[in-house]
Amino acid sequence: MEPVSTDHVTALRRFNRYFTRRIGALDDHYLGQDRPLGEARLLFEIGDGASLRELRGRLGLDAGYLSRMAKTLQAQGMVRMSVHPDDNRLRRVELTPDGRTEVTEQNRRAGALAAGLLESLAPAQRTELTAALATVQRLLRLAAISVDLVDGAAPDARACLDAYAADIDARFPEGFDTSDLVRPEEVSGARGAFFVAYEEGRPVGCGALRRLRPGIGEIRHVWVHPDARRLGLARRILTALETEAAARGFVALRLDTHATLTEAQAMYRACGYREIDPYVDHVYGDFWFEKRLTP
Amino acid sequence: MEPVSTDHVTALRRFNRYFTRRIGALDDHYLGQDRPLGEARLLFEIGDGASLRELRGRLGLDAGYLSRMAKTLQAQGMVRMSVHPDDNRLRRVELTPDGRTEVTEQNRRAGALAAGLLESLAPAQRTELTAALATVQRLLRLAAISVDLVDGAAPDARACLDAYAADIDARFPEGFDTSDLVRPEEVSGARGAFFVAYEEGRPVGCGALRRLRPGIGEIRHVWVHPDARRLGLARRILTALETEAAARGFVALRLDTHATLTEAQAMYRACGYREIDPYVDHVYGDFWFEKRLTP
DNA sequence: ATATTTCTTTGACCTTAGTCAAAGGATGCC
DNA sequence: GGCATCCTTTGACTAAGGTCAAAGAAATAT
Repeated sequence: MEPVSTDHVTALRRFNRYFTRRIGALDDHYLGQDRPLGEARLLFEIGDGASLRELRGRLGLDAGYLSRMAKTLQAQGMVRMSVHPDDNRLRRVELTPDGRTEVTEQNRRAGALAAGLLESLAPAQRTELTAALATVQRLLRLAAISVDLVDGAAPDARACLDAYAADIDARFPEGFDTSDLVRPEEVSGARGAFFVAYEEGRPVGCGALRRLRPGIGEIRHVWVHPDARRLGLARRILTALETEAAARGFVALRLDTHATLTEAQAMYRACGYREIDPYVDHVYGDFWFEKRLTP
Repeated sequence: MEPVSTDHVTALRRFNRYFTRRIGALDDHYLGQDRPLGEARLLFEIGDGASLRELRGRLGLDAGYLSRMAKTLQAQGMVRMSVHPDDNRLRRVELTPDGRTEVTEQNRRAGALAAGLLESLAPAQRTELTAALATVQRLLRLAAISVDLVDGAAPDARACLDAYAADIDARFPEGFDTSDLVRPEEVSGARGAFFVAYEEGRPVGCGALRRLRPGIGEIRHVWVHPDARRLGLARRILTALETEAAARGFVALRLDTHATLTEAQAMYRACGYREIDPYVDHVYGDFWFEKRLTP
């Protein structure tokens, strides 16, 4: 990991300072008209109805505090509360028409504030701003994702593999048979490795490393959740796998990809993988790659 | 003014939402260790000493509230308070060595948080992020600046002209004589126009329009404060002047620039001005431009 | 010199935001 | 069926953040 230059740190801090001071008001504060911030946020978060439990998780509030706020909003006629149909312990909260009106109004104000801000920019500058915002957001998201080594049998690992299987089953014309997935023991402990990428606690990607033969590792099942694509996460997973492989003494890594996964092929090429002859008979392999590792 | 597309508004709001939730903590929250946010901010804002009055303005706090917070910090040995040398009504607040230590520590933590965030990005991505942050900040600053028509004799107008004169006096090899400045009455009311650009209430640029002869206006003294350069503000001032000129029925605008102001020449060319022969004898004029206005 | 304004301090008061623990009903697990 | 767990409600409490008005001292305007 390269040390972070102070210039970058300063730039980020300066931006943060400026942004929170100038724009931080945009969504939150005083858009909730005569309403305390907490209540305004709660109202907004309810959306098309939610259970108190969900809201507690999403907003990170104390149960008692939330219960009281919900009661206040109910007394004001903004929300309706009912017992959750599936579980009588849970309370379901929904917006009343009045509540919906207020949320809409809140949104309208936030939108008007944003529009007012953009108004004095020329059209080309607005486009430039939007593009730069997207870049910042993409990179901040990527920075917030951690790629962790987990046991191949861990629930998160299996959940990622299931999602991976479902994903490519839909993309491969011939479908995908889950028996082709790595077995947990192949990618655990001394035999292999499994990485899961987490964004705010949720698994959003994975990648597996297993031993193909002495000195040669194989990369399998590099997958990124649809919500986390186009961030550059696959590359990070790949880097984690390569670092792990090098640490384990592998001198080369191989992998195969399916003909339909053209982006994947491009990424592997860009990351230094070169096409080779098939190294094993594999149902879904159309392209075969290898990269020599420099320790 | 073109209407603002909802895409741009949505992008800005989404970014704002994400940013405040993920990064908003960076400078403020829980960096003030065991200290309430308000106190931490106050401590930070004191810097190399300030009067309570300044702090009140900068932080937007109630006088009573601020007074009490300052007293608390004083009791904790973080600040020292004294009567302001120039005005016995004012209180001057300074950091004690302990206070300075805490601010430094606060800074260190914020820096560490920012560095931790950047750490998982590849060096090229850090550079990309920094560039995108600069773009966002530049455009947001530009968007926050208003360009207002003011009287040519207004104090802000004169202040800008003084700054302009001092600025180019330092840049022109032959210096600059203030008698060359427009007189207030030339750029006021029906005879001409004067625009001042304001950023957060402070004048940061100006531009003047006067009548050269029937149907022909002259642009003079387009100036941008050093702190507000490279934002694209000069163009905005120019646009404001052109719009005003068109509204006043001018069919063409002329101006001259000094040989040393190469950026200005480039800007005028890019904005549709074409070089012409000198239209009047003018000491500091090396290049002469004209633009036909389309009403 | 007098009146007005400015700046700070103090007392009284309020809302918001949040914590903690006890209790009661509902569910899941064995 | 019994026990542990989960979810919500309620009461009691606290700190933070802030408002308002009165009052006194100092400066400025007239």
